[in-house]
Amino acid sequence: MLDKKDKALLQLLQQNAKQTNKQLALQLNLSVTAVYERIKKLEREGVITKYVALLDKEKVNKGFTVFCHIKLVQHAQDYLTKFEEEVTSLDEVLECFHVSGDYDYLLKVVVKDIKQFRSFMVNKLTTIKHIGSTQSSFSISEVKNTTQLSV
Amino acid sequence: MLDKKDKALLQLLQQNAKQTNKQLALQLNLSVTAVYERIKKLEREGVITKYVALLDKEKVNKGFTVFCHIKLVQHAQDYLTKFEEEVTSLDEVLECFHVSGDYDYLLKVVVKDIKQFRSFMVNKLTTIKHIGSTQSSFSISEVKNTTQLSV
DNA sequence: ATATTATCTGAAAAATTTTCTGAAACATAC
DNA sequence: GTATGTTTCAGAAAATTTTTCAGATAATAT
Repeated sequence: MLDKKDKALLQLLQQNAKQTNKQLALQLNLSVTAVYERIKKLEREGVITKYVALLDKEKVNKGFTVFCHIKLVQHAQDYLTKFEEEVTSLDEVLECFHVSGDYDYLLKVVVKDIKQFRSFMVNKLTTIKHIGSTQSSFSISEVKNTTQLSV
Repeated sequence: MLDKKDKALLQLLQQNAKQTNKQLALQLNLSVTAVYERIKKLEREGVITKYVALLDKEKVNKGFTVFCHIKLVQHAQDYLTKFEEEVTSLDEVLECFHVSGDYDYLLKVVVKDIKQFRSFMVNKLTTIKHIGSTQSSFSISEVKNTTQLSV
């Protein structure tokens, strides 16, 4: 399904999606058209889902990252869905995973500073129904943060 | 520093970096050249750090996400740096944050399945020196996962 | 008011993407 | 072994996009 060239191509596109097909062709020992067709195929099959620009957090005033562990009061189906809907609509929340363990959800929240985080907690997060308890840990430093899956 | 048009442009590029300047120009009520120059400026200033292709985790056999909370045995400077270096080199680790709270680090680990996770733990993670304890929670479902910062 | 700077538009040039044609490589069936 | 179909490839041509350029407009400061 994915051969060596596809995998190499995916690595390159995950690192820099702005490379021209010519540059890619050169690195992969293929013609421009071959690269073009492989990319189209990977897009068609849904292996590549989208192309995005990544921004510098600090430069757009989102330099403060917080991880929120959340427990719901109950685990009825509609409690979960309602919570998930509301949390998804918050654009300070970049990630939300339903997880195993002591807590039900793990959220990655990105704001400007601790002041904005407080405001986020008070005015947005804790106004969501059914939240039992939350435990937040602040990011002291970002050691690694990549979108690159090793294929 | 960033005006309304810049912010709108950044939103669009974070959603889809493959749009042509013509398409962007239309949405922003600008000329193609104006869009072109704004993008170049945002790149030059480092607001836009890179362009990447995002992949479907399942389709590349990375459908299993685990969050690992890690405590070090000590917090000497060189313990931290050594740990951070080693963790950064592991390509199953997409993210690593030094965090406040009970644990020192929070890792996002992505592998194929629980079997591969076990192998990652045994052969890679726990072979790193100075690790005190770890606590892992598995992702049951991915509720939200975006790279888009709201500017 | 004038110079300065930044940002804009529209046209032309350069480069890239996309389409098209046909060849090579490969597997399968007869 | 040969025919057949499929996939992948390369190279040329067409279509589109990016990039450069010249000059206009708007905003700011002296």
